[in-house]
Amino acid sequence: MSDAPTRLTRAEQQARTRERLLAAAADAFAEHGFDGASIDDITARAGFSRGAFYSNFADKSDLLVQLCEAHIDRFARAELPAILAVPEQEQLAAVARWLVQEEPPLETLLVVELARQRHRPEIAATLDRVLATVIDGIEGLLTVEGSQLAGLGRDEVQARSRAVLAAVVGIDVLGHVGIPIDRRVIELLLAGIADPEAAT
Amino acid sequence: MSDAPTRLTRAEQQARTRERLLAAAADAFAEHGFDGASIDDITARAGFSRGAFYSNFADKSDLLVQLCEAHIDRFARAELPAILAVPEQEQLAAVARWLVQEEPPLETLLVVELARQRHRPEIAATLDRVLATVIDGIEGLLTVEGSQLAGLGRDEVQARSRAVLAAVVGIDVLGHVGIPIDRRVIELLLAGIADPEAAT
Amino acid sequence: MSDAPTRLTRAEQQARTRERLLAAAADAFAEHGFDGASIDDITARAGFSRGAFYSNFADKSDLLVQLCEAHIDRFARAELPAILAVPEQEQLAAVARWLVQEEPPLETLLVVELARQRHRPEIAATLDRVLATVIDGIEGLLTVEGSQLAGLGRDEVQARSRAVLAAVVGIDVLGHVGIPIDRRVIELLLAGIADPEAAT
Amino acid sequence: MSDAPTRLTRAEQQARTRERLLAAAADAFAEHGFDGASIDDITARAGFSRGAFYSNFADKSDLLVQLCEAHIDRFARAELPAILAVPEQEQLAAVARWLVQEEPPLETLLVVELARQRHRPEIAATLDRVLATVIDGIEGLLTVEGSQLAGLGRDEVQARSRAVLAAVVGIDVLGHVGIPIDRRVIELLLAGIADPEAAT
DNA sequence: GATGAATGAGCATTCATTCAT
DNA sequence: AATGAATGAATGCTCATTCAT
Repeated sequence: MSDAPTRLTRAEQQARTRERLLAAAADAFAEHGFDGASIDDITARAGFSRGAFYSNFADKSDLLVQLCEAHIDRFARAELPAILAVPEQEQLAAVARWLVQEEPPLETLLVVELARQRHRPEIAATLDRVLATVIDGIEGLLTVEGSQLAGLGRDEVQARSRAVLAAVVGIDVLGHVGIPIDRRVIELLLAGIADPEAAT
Repeated sequence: MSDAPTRLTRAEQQARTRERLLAAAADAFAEHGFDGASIDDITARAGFSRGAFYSNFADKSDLLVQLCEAHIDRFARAELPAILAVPEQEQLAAVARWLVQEEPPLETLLVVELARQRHRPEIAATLDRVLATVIDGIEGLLTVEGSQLAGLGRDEVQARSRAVLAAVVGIDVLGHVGIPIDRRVIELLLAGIADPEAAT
Repeated sequence: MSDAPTRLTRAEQQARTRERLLAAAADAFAEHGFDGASIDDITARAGFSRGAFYSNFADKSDLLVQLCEAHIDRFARAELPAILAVPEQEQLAAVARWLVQEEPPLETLLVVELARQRHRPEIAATLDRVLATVIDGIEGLLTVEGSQLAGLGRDEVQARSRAVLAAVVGIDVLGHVGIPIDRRVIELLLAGIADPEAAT
Repeated sequence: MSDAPTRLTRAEQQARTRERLLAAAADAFAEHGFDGASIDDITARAGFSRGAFYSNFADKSDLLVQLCEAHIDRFARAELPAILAVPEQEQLAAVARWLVQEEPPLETLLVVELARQRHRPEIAATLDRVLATVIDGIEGLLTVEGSQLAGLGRDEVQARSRAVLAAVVGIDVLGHVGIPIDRRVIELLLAGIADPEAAT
């Protein structure tokens, strides 16, 4: 009867279902861990039935993989370019802002889960890809043309990128544990990293 | 009744059982997480039966609590005093050494598990105690008489202790994820914290 | 609307879909049993989707019924008349040939499934009809005019028809279990049945 | 308080549990097939909980294996020797009696299930053992010293043992399907097998 | 008529916990 | 104190079935 276009095509519907399930899973995993979160919990949060889950994911571990892929994609496609677009001198300030934003930049607890499920081959591959992407991103960020760290040697860059990652992870975990991290803490953590001549 | 000298008294036997179970649990939790580790796994690692476990702990959650208490006690009673005994000027170097020692100073993954089980009241209390002990310890360490940071204000001390904790946690997690952290990374992270005049 | 001659009419198309699904189901049931075979397995073998199945059959149990009806119809309409058309003296030889033909004369495993689903009324009716058709067919075969068994009493005929059926079933099951049955075995089983004066 | 011996030791208790579960499983498998029978159904019939099952069997397929092993052991240890103990001339009469006894001599439906689960390696081994044991038993029975078939060649003995097995299986299946098999049917089936000079 | 996403009951299995020994 | 058989709730997953497209 109606010639108005259907609001959502079937494929769009399913994509929406998938997105909601991924979002619910991110919450549930952060709250209870991978083993602690049940599929029922996840689907209930998303407002779907158990079966909807298995229409969209092969199994629970596939969900974890896809969730991490989605996170890392967002990081590589959206967040990293946004920081890199900032004028060179303010790069570290941009990193600092990024570290304390509401939506956490890196779901550390998710990465911990990934690490725990590393014994499954399909997970190990994703973990490696996630870590490589993040570290590459940070290295690129530190050595962007015009940066005060642009002239550093390979080892120094690597050490600094790992230091940044350690800071990000530490801050994220403390946030989950209920210890608030303000701008000052971040300044202190980044001070040495930002200084091209940090003493040995 | 017995006239042969028992090698270990009953109490010593039980203490040994308890220690072995705690050690096995630390391994199992780090490997699989709290939910992922089964009591059978833990008791098998320790070489005991299910029953031995329930003779020593009320339930699984009690095990987690006792494990954290044991860790934090060791930290407060042994490790912290050892660092504090070092001459003031080398305090931060001692912290650095402490951060990279073989046996990790703080079982970060254990703390993550504690945080996840926070909804249980007995766990929440332990988590608070663990965090308070660690932060107090670090604050004491930073402001020990003669330290270059001794004159800082309350807020600065708090920010720096949280920065140290974030560094410790970040380093520990990266270690678990397979990213090696060497001395240089630690220097970079501590540089700002150690500088009494770190810029704002 | 269409001016191109459709290769197959709608009805023919559907009949073909139905045939393929029935054939796929026969394979799947023989391989995994009624409960063990999934509709997805059946439709995948037939090259269709779940929906095609439900367009042709009310439910899984309806499929089993229709499959057995199709088998028994083929038996009653094609195979039995073919044997009965053979000259009387060679009837039992024809039965013997029939028993070892490539396409099994009676899907014993299907009958076993029917028996297991007997508690459902529609299944019980089909089972009774299948068994009655087969036994009637065998009795007619044994007592066909001119047969050496034509003069036997009711009880003797019934006993012999059941003996034939037992032989057919036994042979079929052993074939499924991997024990090959050759002509000699069939001769031995039929020898007593074929002898009008088999001792008591 | 009591110095009377405990009725059942722990090991005896568990053996009883195991026996009851095996008996319940035999019923449930015969009624619903391997896939159709649920563990809950089996344990409920036996009067135990789900967990008791998993204390005694590794999983459902282990249950099937152990059930078949138990059946074949009973056949090889008790039933076959009993028939062989009978005077030679009455051997086939004893077989006939054995075939129609209340407790079926061979759980044919169980064997059908075994055959269906053959793709699992542990099952395939059991199936082979079951079939080999039964066929060996029947061959020994047919060629026992003094038997009228004692002088037959290898091929004839093999053909006759398979014929007996086919008869046993056919009779058993018909019994499950509701077709009663009386002594006369068995006589007819065995007549050719028992005749050393059955025509070719 | 055919498709396949979604539903939800059912099932095998795991595992924390209890308790008789 | 320690054992391990038994319990039963919880969980991941399968699969018959429905229904919007």
